[in-house]
Amino acid sequence: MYEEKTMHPKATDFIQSMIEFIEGLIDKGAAYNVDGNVYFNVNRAKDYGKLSKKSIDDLKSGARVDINQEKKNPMDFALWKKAKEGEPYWNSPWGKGRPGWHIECSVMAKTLLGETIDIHAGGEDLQFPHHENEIAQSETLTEKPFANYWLHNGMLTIDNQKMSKSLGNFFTVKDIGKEFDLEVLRFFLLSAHYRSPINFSRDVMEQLRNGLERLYNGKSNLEYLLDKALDRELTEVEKDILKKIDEYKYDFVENMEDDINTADAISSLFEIVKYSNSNFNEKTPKFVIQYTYDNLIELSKILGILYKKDEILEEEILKLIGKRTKARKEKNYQLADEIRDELKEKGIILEDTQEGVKWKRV
RNA sequence: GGCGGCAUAGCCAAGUGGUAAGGCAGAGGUCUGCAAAACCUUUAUUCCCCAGUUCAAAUCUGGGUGCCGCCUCCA
Repeated sequence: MYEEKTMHPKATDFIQSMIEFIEGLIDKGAAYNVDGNVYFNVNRAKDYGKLSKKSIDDLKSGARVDINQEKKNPMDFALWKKAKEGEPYWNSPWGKGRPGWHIECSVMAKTLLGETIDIHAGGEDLQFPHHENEIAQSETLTEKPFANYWLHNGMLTIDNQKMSKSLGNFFTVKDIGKEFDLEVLRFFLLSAHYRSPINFSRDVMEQLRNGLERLYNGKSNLEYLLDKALDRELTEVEKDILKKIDEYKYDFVENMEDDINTADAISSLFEIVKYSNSNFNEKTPKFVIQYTYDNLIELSKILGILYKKDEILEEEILKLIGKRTKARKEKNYQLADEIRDELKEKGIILEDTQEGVKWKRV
C-alpha cells in the first residue's frame, strides 16, 4: 500500500546549489547584498504571508524593534550570512559566509524533488517564518507553486507543558520505549488529529495501551476462529456480513481521505472488532472470518499498528502449561495453582479462557 | 500589543447547520474450581460563558473568559 523511500540530505552537500539559487534571486532583483550579507526582499515576493495568513503590515505593527539597520524592510530575511570570527564558512561571490536557514530547504527540495513538490509537512511552529520564507524564495525564483499541500502538525506537550531541557521534562522516543511499547506511542500519536496539539502523559499512554490491547484481542479471537471455522457456502444473511465489513472499511478510507483523520479512522477498527466479537462463533463460515480478518489487518497496516505476531514459547514452558491443563482436568487444583505460580515467577501469566489457556508475558 | 488556532463526559477524542462516533476508566451481566482475562450491555437532553441569526446551532455571527503557536537569535 505504501513504499518506504527516504532520503536524509545534508545541507552542507548543497552549498553550490544554494549560491546559484541566491544568484538567481539577485538577478531577479528580489535579493540584495549588503557588505557580505544577502537578504531577500519580501516586497518582491507575491502574496508574502499567504500561508500563515499574515500580511506585511500586520507583521510590521506587531514586530518588536528590529535593530538590523542593513535591511530594506524589517521582514527581509537572510539568504547568505557573512562569516563571523571562528565560524565555519564557505566561499561565495559575496565573500566568506554560510547559508541562511530557509534557503537550505528550498534548495534541497528543488534539487531532489523538483520545482513543485506535492506535500510539505512540518510543525505548526515552523509555519512562520520558515515555511513562508521557503515559499517566497522558491516561488519568486521558479514562478511556480512551491508545494501543493501543507500539513502542519500540532505541538507535543508533556503533562501540558512544552518539552524543554530547562523544565527537566525532556526525553526521547528511546526513553519512552523503556516504559512503553513504541507501538503504543504510535497509537497515541494517531489518536488525535495531526493538526491538534497532543499532550503526552503516562495516564493517556496507559489508556491507549489498553485500547490497543482490545484490538489485539479482537485480532487473536479472529485467528482462533479461523483455525476452527469450516469452509461452506454462505447464506444470504452471511453475505450481508461481508457488506457490513465493507461499510466499516469504506468509513475508514473516507476518514483517512478527509485530511488524514486517523482518530476517526481508528473507530472503524474498534467497530470491526466489536462486530466480529458479538456475531462470530465456531459456526461462522471460514470465508466470512477470513474476509473480516484480512480487512482488519489491511486497515491496521495503513496506520502501522497490529503488526505483532504471537511469540513462540520455550519448550519447557509449554510442557508446564500442558501439565497444568492435565491437572485441572483431573481436578487437581492444588498442583494446577502451583504451576501457575511457578510460571508467574518466570514472567508468564496464564489465563483460562473459553478458547483455552492463554498466556502473556509480564 | 499584532496574527493564527483551540475549548465536547472522570480521562483521551471525532463530529463544523438536521437533533452528540469511538476508546480508557466506572457500573451491571455472561463465562469460570479459584484467580485473572475476555466478551456483552450501559454511561453527555447536551458541547467554556452571554447575546444573536435560523424551522433547526456543538457547528454560523458578535462579545467575553481560559489555553496554545508564531511575531528575536539559532536550526
